Amino acid sequence: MTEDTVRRAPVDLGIVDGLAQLSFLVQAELGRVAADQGLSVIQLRLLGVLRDREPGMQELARHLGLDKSSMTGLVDRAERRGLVRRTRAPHDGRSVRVSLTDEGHEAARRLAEDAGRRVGALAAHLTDARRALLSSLASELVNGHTEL
Amino acid sequence: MTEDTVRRAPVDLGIVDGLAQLSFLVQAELGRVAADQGLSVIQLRLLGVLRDREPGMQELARHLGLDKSSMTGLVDRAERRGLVRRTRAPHDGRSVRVSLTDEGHEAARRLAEDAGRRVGALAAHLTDARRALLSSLASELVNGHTEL
DNA sequence: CGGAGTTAGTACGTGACGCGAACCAAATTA
DNA sequence: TAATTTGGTTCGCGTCACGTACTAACTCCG
Repeated sequence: MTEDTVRRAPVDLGIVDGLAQLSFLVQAELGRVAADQGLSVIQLRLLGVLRDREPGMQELARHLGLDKSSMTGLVDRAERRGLVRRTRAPHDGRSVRVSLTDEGHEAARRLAEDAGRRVGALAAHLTDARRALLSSLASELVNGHTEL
Repeated sequence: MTEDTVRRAPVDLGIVDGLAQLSFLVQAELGRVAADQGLSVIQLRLLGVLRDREPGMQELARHLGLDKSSMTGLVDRAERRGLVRRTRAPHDGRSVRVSLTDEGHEAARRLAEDAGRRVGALAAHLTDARRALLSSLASELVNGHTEL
């Protein structure tokens, strides 16, 4: 057995595997956070998006990278759980605005809190400086690829 | 309109949102890589794991964070596509060893190549130094939480 | 005005995915 | 040998995502 005797030097996975593995790690943690409230990751994400927005189905689908027909189902299920509500848009009889119910806001708050705790824990053993660096690098990537 | 006039200062999302958003970004890219070969992210991950291992179902399930019953289905589908094979383990008549077929190896190679290209592109606009830093930070998190 | 096209959303069928519970057979322990 | 544990599968269910087809509302243009 080598586990005890070899103090393994931290292996650099490279940028691709590093990002991929990290994403699995984070997604797993988000999955646990969501599961604690009986939700899925995509529902968690939906609630997160809706915290500060009240988009139409189309816009929501674009934001989440889903087909519009997938959105119908996603919102259906969230609505069935009382987290989300459909309202008719004022000046367009076709479109719908999706917003959080009170219960939805409450769930979103809990999720954000738990995610803060649990995802934060992933980075807990980093020094403050390195954590800040990671945060800045992650933001740089996200900002560079989310909104262009 | 503010988009043209305001050269938005890069917003730091904080460690939690930064990691979460980044994970969504990477997962989306991996989803595209897999979809190009008619596969899902979890199948991609399965092939990735099997590149250098030949584990049993249980071990595989643990590694992927799935229930063993979910593994049966996952391997079933991969097997049906000719990517994977079940072999009986030599000294234990219950257990099974899962390994890549030739076709599976070929698929895994293509996936790795594409992932390299497309996930790499996410970090393409970083300076070499910052990319190396990100790689090292990601590896540090992964190494700290994958194998303890 | 009125039809042709476009846009927003839904309905439906299909397949992948993941879980828990029940189950089986081989292996281990008592 | 009997009881238990271990490795896997089966089954039923709900979620998720997609593509296709469809309806209703809006826009354009003649």
